[in-house]
Amino acid sequence: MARQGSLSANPAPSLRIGEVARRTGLPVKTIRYYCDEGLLQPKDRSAGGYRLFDEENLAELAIIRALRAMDVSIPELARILEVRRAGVCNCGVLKDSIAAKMESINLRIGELAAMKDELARLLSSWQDCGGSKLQR
Amino acid sequence: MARQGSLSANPAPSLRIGEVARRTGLPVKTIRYYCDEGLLQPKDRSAGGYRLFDEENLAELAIIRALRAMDVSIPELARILEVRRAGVCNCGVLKDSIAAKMESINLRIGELAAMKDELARLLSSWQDCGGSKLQR
DNA sequence: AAGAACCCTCCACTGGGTAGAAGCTTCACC
DNA sequence: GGTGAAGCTTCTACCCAGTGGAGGGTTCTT
Repeated sequence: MARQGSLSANPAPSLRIGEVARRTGLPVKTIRYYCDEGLLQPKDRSAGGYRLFDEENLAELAIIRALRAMDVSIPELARILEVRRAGVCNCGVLKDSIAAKMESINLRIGELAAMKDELARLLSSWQDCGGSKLQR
Repeated sequence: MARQGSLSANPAPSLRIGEVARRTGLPVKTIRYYCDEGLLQPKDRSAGGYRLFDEENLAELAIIRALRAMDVSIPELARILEVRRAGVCNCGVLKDSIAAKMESINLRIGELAAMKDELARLLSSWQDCGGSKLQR
């Protein structure tokens, strides 16, 4: 009964996990994992136990995807989303976490650049190796 | 008998794992782990079963440390060190792996820079948030 | 011979998923 | 109304590169 939205005037269409996966591009397993970790709370369950998602869940997944791509950890995300879910403005929390993330990105970029230089140095110092025995 | 080198003229002083840890700055557990994974082969064992390392092992650890810092994976390192141990010049292998690594570092730096820009944009667009309810 | 420092193996845990198994639900079509 | 396929459920186990601890043996110094 009441299958997939269009029968009722309810604006929440109750997407199932596969559809959410299709729309977000995330693997089904990953979405389930986010649910298990408390990042995502499906709005409902079907009589058979299927997770039912709504547009708000999609919005949350968009946030999760964006911040995960920036290496925000799952616990940190849980914190952020919880505050968000409580309806409180969490600009402060987000700003702190984003500022910290930018700092760590800067550090990481510096490290990577140093590595690259070192590798380039290494490569150029090897131009003369002929392919015989290695002198240890 | 023949404790810790100086009694014999042998140039290999048979370091124990703690001393190797001290010299390389790596945790004992990590060195043991590298042995388990086949990256490092202690030259000997004491009668009591202690791993005994030599200078060559230290050289290998230096390589491991340097390449691990550049995110070369353990299996890849195992491959590299195996070839090296066989006495064959593995400049080709190393060069390929280093070139690939530089490529991926470049990619990663680009990604990180893009993230940073996006985060900066995000931060600057939030200067006006007052701290009340979040409009979702 | 005692005691401190050192080392051994084995097992379990981390984070962020991913893979597969066994079984239940939903859907479209006939 | 029946059937097959797809989709879903939970559960367990695995990946990497280590790290932590338990429980017990070894080496060195005094």
